[in-house]
Amino acid sequence: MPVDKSLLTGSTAMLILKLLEDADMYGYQIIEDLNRKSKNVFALKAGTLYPLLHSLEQKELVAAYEKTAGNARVRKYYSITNKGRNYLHAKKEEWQLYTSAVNNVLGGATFATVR
Amino acid sequence: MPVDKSLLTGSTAMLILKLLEDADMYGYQIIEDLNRKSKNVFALKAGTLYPLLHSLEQKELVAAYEKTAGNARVRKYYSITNKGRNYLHAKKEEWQLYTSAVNNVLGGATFATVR
DNA sequence: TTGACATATATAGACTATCTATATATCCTT
DNA sequence: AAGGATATATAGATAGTCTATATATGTCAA
Repeated sequence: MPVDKSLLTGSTAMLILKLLEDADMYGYQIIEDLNRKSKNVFALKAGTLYPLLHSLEQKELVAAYEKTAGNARVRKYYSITNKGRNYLHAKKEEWQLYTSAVNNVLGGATFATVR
Repeated sequence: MPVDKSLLTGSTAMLILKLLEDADMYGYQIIEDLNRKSKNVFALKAGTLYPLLHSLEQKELVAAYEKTAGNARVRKYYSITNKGRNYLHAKKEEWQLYTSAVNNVLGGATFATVR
């Protein structure tokens, strides 16, 4: 079965959900954390993240709430929902399927085929 | 350094160039070979491939020639250029960088950071 | 206290890769 | 003769990300 076509370009949502699986986070924090953890391989832009968070919220994969920490300004925190967890696990499987297929082609080896 | 943003969605060109690195092929053959080698993980569509081959040709990453094999109809074969080989090798490095970064986030581990 | 910069969220418009749909033509098999 | 696989091609739609811009707050140094 072919993977979702949007996987290639759609891995950003998966990464965000993964971060939220470990802890609730606000937008700006996600950008920094992702940049840091990937040594800037992911240079996620604010203009990419915020609309994406909104769409994840609409799909009920995440839920938002506002919170003020200490004397800082109000931040919008996101938490992953059960629906989001299920989605994340499905996407992780797709990701593994996809990357192993790519590596297979790149490595020059072919899958063992049953005739 | 961030990888080319189009990597996520742009791995198709890399896969095609990899196939052409091993042997000259014509379009339809590429579709079948890619489907077969990936067990249909890549369900590359004709409407995706042909425009892509044209753009690769324009960028001089591949070169095209016509050939008739046996009593078959004329087919348009593509061969990789030196420029294409260089591009392929660069893309493979980006691919490895990108996937290891994704796996790192998914695995929950962080990169060792030097301060 | 003023200015500069980092923090924090948001939207509009553009770009690009892929998809679907459609078109055309040839070859092979029944 | 007809149908299906082979083979190439283009137009239009969709979707994810980017750039650019906007706004506002907190912090720090001059």
